Amino acid sequence: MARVSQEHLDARRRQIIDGAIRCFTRNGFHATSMQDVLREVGLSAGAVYRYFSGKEELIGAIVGEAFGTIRGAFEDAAKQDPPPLPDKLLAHVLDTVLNGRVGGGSIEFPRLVLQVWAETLRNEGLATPLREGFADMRVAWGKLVDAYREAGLMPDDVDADAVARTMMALAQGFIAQQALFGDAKVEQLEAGLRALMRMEVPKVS
Amino acid sequence: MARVSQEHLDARRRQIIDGAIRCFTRNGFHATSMQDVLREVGLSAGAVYRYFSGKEELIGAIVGEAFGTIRGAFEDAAKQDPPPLPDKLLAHVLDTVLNGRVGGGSIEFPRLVLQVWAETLRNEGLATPLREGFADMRVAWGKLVDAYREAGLMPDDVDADAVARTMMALAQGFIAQQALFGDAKVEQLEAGLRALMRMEVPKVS
DNA sequence: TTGTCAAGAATGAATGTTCGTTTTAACTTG
DNA sequence: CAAGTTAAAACGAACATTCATTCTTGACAA
Repeated sequence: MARVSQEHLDARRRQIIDGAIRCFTRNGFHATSMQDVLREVGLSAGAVYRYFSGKEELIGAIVGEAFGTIRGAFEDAAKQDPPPLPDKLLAHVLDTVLNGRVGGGSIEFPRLVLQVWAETLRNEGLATPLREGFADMRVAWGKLVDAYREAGLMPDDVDADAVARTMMALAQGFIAQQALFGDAKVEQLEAGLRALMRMEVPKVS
Repeated sequence: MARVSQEHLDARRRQIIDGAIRCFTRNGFHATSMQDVLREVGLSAGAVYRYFSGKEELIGAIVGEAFGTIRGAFEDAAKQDPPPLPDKLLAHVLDTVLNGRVGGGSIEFPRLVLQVWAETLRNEGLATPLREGFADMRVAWGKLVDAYREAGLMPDDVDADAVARTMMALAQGFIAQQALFGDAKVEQLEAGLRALMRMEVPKVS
């Protein structure tokens, strides 16, 4: 045997994924060639194909990691007790997402997310886990809304799922703005939502 | 002369764009080949290349139309007087976007928008007009927030731009959900935002 | 320790395919 | 019939992937 250590194999795999993430974030999945990836990671074709059976599998691994990062951030936020108000909750999620490991941690990750969303539209094998994850997160966040109701912060007749979806839309929209314009600050979203929450709503509109 | 009428030329161009939109919405810009587009529109290569100098220009035309649709919807909503409350305002924008002409009018358009966002990330020529349009819309919506303040619906010290960005993030997030999961209803976003606006916010959090 | 060696890991040129685009020749029509 | 329009074949370039080959590693015998 001349097997190399498992750490070495893991490190190589990570090296490939990290380089591929840089390429895909920069140029999208399908405008990036495998040769671009090979150049970026500094390995030969044969080496990369030892770790991934092809481009499709490489994309799948990266999309899966991105799902995990986002899902983790949402679930992490929902776990807090007592549940923070929506503005704080969203700020926490977005801070976690933007500082996560995948994609280099910063301004790069939202761009990867946009590419992942686009890819999900044309790959049913990716769409299914995304839908399931979204459904789970809606349930978790719906429970937060129930907690708001029980604390007397919201009327009893609100649609918890609608509120959960609305808060998640805010997070998704922020990620889109961050990816597209780069200058979105979490504090701005927090302040903006806080202002909406404090708005005086006339009885009849 | 065997020149064909201008209407014929316009119709051909539209036929090409409409078919290309179907392809790009289904599969993204770079996973769609020109031959896919030719098949979809039912024309030969020579015909299509008479109307568009290449794939890049075809993409540019479609992205430009999508920008126009979205921008129109936002500006249209901001023009209303007296300004509706944020929940109604967003419902109006999203109804307009989802029922607009581009992209077949319905569930297809949000998917095209996601592809457009992804493409914008790698094409500076598309990114610039997007940024300018976003900046303009922020100004217009910031004025709406000023109107809320003057009507006594919001405290004087709120950051109008932050609120404008937050509302736009909601719209963008809804479009993302609609594209990815298909089952998002405008009324749900309206109800969810309404619930957040009516939330009892403790003085100290 | 040191030297040996087979198996695993990595290479990169070559493969067949598909890409966007151009060219050529035929057809339409005012 | 001539200019405008279309169809279809053909182009080189670039694509994802393969594979014969070379290099590297680490267990083990000395």
